[in-house]
Amino acid sequence: MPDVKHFDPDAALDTAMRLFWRQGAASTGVQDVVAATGLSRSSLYATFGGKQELYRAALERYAHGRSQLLLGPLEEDGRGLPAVHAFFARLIDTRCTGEFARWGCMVSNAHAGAENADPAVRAVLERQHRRLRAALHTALLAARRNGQLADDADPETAADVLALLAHGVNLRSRAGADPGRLRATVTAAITALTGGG
Amino acid sequence: MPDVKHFDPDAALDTAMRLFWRQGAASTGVQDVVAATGLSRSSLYATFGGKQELYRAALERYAHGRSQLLLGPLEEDGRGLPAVHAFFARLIDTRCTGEFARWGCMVSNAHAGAENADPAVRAVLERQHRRLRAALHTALLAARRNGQLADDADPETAADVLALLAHGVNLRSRAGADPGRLRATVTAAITALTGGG
DNA sequence: CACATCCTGGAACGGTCATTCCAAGATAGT
DNA sequence: ACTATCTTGGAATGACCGTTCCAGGATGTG
Repeated sequence: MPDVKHFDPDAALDTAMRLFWRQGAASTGVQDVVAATGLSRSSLYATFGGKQELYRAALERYAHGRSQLLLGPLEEDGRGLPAVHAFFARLIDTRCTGEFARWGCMVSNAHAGAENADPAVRAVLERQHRRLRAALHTALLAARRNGQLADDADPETAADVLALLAHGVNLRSRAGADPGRLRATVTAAITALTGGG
Repeated sequence: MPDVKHFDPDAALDTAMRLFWRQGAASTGVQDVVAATGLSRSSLYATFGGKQELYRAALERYAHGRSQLLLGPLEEDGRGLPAVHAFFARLIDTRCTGEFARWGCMVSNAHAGAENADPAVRAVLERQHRRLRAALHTALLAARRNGQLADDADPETAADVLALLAHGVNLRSRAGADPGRLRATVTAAITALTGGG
């Protein structure tokens, strides 16, 4: 069976993901992907199907790749409150500096765009939001066990608040918000929600 | 001077605004605007210029129209904390029920899309964010004067947090978030930030 | 009614969109 | 080396993109 591809599908999908992430699905043409990946239209369509399926695959890759880089440590970090602080520190750092500065979050971006007309895309958005919320919730429960929470603090709604706050950070970072101010803002939010002084 | 237009420019711009609001600039074609407004390409271009200028005008109309409906009352309401609660109640109600349910906020949407590549658009986004933040800040200062704030509450960062939270609400409402849960979430956030029990 | 002026409808423009197709090239098994 | 099978580059597709243009209709003025 001679069916060895002349290119790396993973690398190509990663390149496409970055285009969709930065520009959105509607503003990214198949032509852009072809030019950026270097492979031909034939190979692209044969490997990934159409544009919509390519976007879905790119979004999945983001969820399991880039998103994992932020959520994974939060899910595994059992320290409680410090884990939450560390997560937001990483988040803001990622959103505001380095290669992906001003790109925001591909999931948050998909929320705001016409991409979410696709039910499959919406399912990913829901899954990722639930995952973020659950990770924060777990960390807050650990914080409670560790005695890092005030008695009147509610891990349920606090997780909801922080999850919404993350979306806000993602959005504002695309407009070039000051990372220092974002840090101060989320720190104040966490402190207030956990009853810290 | 026979120069009376055969249509109402305000109504046409409002129709275009709704298309851009719901679908985003990239996914809305001039053809869509022509079909929705009923006027011809000639009149559209003669009145508004090109598509980009039309989008800018629509965004401005949103800022001074729809956005004003939410921010205006907040800016004029001197009650302090109740004004903040009322603002978020109106916000969530607007985002989740009625004609504009699941449309999110045109300003938040523009943050996440390719629209903000236009410096003029970015300027509007900054202006609107500053306005929201300032209105919340003013309300929190009034709350302080009215003795509705705990001593350790900080109106500066609290305003920042709530402004980011509003973006989060706008985003999640597009995915069909449960308004009741959003209300509980923002209520918890306001309570925590203002030191209420 | 004649005129000048503006607005309107609709055709037409080149360019780009996503997608398909096919001949030519590369590969693995024999 | 031959063949079967798959991938590849690139042309070609029809549809739609934003934009321009122009003939003709409507309007207010003399």
